[in-house]
Amino acid sequence: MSPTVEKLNPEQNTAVNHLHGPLLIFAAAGTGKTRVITHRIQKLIQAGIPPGAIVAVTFTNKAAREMRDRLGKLLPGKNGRRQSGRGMVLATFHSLGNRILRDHICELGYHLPYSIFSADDSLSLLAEIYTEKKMTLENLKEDRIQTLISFYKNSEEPRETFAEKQTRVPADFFLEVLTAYEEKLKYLNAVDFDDLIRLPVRLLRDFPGILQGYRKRWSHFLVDEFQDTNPIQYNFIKTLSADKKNICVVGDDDQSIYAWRGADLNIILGFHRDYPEAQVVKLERNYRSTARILEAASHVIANNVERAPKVLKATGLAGELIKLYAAPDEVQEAIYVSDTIKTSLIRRRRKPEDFAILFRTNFQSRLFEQELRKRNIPLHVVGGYKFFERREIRDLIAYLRLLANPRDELSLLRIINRPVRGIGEKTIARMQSLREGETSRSLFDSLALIVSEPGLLPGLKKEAMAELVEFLNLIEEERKNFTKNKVSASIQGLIKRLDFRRQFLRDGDEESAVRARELNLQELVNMAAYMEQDAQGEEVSLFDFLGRISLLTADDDDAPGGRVQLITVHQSKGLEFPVVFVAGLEEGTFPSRRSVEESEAGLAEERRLFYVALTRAREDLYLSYCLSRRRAGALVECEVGRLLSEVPTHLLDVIHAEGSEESPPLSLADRLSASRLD
DNA sequence: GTAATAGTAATTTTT
DNA sequence: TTACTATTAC
Repeated sequence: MSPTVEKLNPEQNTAVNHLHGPLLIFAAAGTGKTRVITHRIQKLIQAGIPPGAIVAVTFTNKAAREMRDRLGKLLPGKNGRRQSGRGMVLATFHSLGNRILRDHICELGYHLPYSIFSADDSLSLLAEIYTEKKMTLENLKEDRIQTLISFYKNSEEPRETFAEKQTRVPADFFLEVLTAYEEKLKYLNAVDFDDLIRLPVRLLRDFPGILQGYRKRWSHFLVDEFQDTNPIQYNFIKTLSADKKNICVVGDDDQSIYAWRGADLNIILGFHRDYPEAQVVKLERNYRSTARILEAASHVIANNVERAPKVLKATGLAGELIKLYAAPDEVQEAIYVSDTIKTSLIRRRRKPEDFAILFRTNFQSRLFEQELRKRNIPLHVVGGYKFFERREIRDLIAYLRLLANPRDELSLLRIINRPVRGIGEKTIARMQSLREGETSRSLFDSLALIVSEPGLLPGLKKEAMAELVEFLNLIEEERKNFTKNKVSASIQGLIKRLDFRRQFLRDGDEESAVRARELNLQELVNMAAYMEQDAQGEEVSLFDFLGRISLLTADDDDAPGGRVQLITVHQSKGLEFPVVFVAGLEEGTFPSRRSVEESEAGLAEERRLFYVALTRAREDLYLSYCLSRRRAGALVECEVGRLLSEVPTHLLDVIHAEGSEESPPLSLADRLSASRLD
């Protein structure tokens, strides 16, 4: 990240050499955080701490992978491989939780291949609950309830207290849905993302033996991006480390941008209350950005009240002025950005990977994508097309999940008629009727029962019956297949057997689309093969594979080089680029309308988000906003975003819109100074 | 049971 | 503008 730094600076040194006891590192943007973390781990290992006793937690798989790579370089193993770091736990909170559940979930009444439900799955579950309970709720859509439930699960509050405290829905309504939701999950032998942390915390709390086991195994803990920790995650790591208190947390309160996911700034700001003896180190020397960029960022973030005092010290050159462009509309904005990149590629010998276009919301990426394409500039939309959300992938995974966990009814229903095999709504309803009163019987068991006792459902037509028999055979044969053979080979076989191609053509896909979908399916086989390769001889079960991929995010594969990155500000955290464009800086977009209307805290978080965006840039920074924008079809006038107007004008170089002489220059300056006065 | 069509609602951020 | 849903016709 900072190749210019050869030696550790004094603060970095202090942090690296503090090996035992609580340690809080405030690491401002671009101050060599990862370097400090990896060096510290190296020191721990050199001091004789077994790698297997070290647990490092990050927020994303990407961050975990980067750390692994950096450690690999720092700790060259004996036989060429990352030998000396071997055995170290390097995980996200969720995968760490999953690891614990894998070993002990039975204590909580689940059984072993359990399913991990994605946000989407949870949503379907809630939709089911709504229909079953005939809940009509004018403005209480499922996704609002989902957010609320997730928030509850990430808090430490008892359900009743939480229900009373929140004001979105009537307390009893919330509790009814929550109860039904939890019962359903349990019944399906499934956990959701939040459970991956909640359930381990419960295990550690209620089963002292289990806690002892982990305390024996793990002695040193490290949490990266600590400012984004939520109460339950904090509890998780605090409990694990409570005996020895070798807990090192690294974060930057100014970069806390996940409050909506339960992250609580007070955790990092109040760390000293829980650990009065903690050593605090502040890393403030920035090795990334030019002095002008840092001045802009510091000036903006200074408007926030609730923050630990700190200064960003520049170590580099003053740099260029920050360019500001007021676009007539969002199309012009995309054109301006793309043209600028094109020119810079030619005249300044930049490479595509030197550029990143940052925006607040995902849907903004489209136009940039379009305009870059027109100019033949290679691009990568980070997390854009979501691999695991593609229909064919979800279908295939549903098969895998059902094979692993027969109680996973959601998956069963998804694929029982996919590819189309003549098992329609009526047949399914009949199957379900068999279960009335029988709470313990799963839908899959009902299916097996129907097949073994043909007289059970008199209404069932012969054809439907035959289809059910065939479907059951398919599942049972495949299940055997998966126990006998490698996961990758079994998936390959399953794909072949299901004849997805026919289904795609039936759906009306073009030949090219069919090919693409087939390639996607193949990609899943590859993932399994990689995982098997990685395990080096150790067996990879279907359950392991599913666990791994459910915790993977869209862009977890290596970000392809040689392309302009299109990325949301949230996803850009931790990254840096020579040239950064921050687009859509009008009121309502960035800052987002919702956050601003919500509360003062909402605006403060948007400001931190803007701070994150600004500090991604190394050399050149371009800001832009639109004077009008198409929203839901209609053209709407826009105001300058209040965050943009917090950037000191003396750092700005205002770019004039081509062709329109009258609007931008003067009026823009007016707007800027006017909006700063309010 | 499936496919086509008309009508509708909608844009925060993600492990 | 698009993407998804519900209804209808086959």
